[in-house]
Amino acid sequence: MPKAKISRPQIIQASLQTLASCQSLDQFSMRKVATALHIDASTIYWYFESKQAILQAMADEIAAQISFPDASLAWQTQLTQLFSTIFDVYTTHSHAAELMIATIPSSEVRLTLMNHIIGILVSAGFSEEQGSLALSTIDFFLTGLVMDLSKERQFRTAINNKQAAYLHDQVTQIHQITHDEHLIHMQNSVNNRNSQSAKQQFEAGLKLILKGLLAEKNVDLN
Amino acid sequence: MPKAKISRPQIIQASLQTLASCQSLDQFSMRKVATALHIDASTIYWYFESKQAILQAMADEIAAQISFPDASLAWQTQLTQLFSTIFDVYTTHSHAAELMIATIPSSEVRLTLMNHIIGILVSAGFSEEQGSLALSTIDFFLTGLVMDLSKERQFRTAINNKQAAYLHDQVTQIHQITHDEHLIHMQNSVNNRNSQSAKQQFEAGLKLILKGLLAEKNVDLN
DNA sequence: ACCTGAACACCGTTCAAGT
DNA sequence: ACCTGAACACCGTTCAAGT
Repeated sequence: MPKAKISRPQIIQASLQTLASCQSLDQFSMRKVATALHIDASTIYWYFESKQAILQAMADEIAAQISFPDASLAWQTQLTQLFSTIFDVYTTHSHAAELMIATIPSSEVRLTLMNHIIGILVSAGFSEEQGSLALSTIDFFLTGLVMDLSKERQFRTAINNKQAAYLHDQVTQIHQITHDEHLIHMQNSVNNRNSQSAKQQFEAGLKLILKGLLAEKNVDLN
Repeated sequence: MPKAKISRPQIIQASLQTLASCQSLDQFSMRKVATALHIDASTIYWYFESKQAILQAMADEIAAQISFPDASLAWQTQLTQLFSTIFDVYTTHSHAAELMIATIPSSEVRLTLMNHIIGILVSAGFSEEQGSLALSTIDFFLTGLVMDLSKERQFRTAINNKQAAYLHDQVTQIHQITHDEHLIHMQNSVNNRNSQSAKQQFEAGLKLILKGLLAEKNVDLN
């Protein structure tokens, strides 16, 4: 074989597929991507300076799929719609949340997205401070929730895998302890978690934060 | 040398010290802990079944340092005090937030802590659902914020380390792009970030969520 | 009961050498 | 300009063997 005609976008694409077939972000490796592309691992280093650079590119690729809502809508509606899209994008690509956390929002796509979200709030009359605070609050809440989801998925497939078996044990321990120690609120929390879909949970949390914002706004008007 | 007289607590202690001297959680390794204890890496496996088990134990050790506030105080005061303590504990141990995220809250310490927080809210008249939602919202917000902090610390020490140098470049890129693309809200966000201490930022975010809770409560009373 | 050494199956990254 | 092979310095984990 003479040349493998590799390109940056091709590597990113293969990386996303490879990640999807991994059980967690730290199982993702350069060597696996290289194998998928039928090239040597060292070849990747001609296109990307490091593994971190690939992670950044993957995160950007995912972030690029997030579309902005109609700017003429009410700010609450805009935020609800936008974060609903982000939730869907994050849950479509497995480990997307881990990727976002492992990575710095230094690209135009991600910075523009963040800028847009703060912009919605500033246009609605909030201060820049309130806007960026609300953004990070919602974003971290969403990221944390989606990460927990993917951890749950991980131990549900705890059949042959040893690491997953350990996680599975930890979860049964949660039930054990909450029961033995009569941690009734935790028991309710687990039950509540199972009765509600993840998206419903996210929407409820988002609503809570939006209510807090609204309360701040009303105070300002006085 | 005959015996090295090792114990579980000793390993946990050495692990926390080793982690503190690492620039990130994934630089933390069994072999480094073993070297610190002057034992072979394989010895650790007599006391802990896996690296994950050590991470869990480390997280529990840190979580155990969190003390509960006086239960007779108002719920807002209790939450503010408690999360202030958590913030301090998280920032005292470097990479504590990463540890909490990489780990499952399956121990008695952590479950009791979570149960207590929901309990504060339920005692204040909130539903179990609202309580557990508020807990995860605040917790994820706090964790995300502290993690960003430690990433910043990481690239500030970007002298000889190559990985840190890359992160440093990413940050200058943030300034570059926000300037070139006229992302004014992001510019303000960065400035705001620098003018406020991390703890002030957290307190502002917590206040926002508490306001949202209060608004929900008032609606319920109608 | 406790600890080691060697080994296995992996990593990210570099770099001289090839085409 | 693009790609490889071998090497370096690491990983987590296992397990026969030692005391």
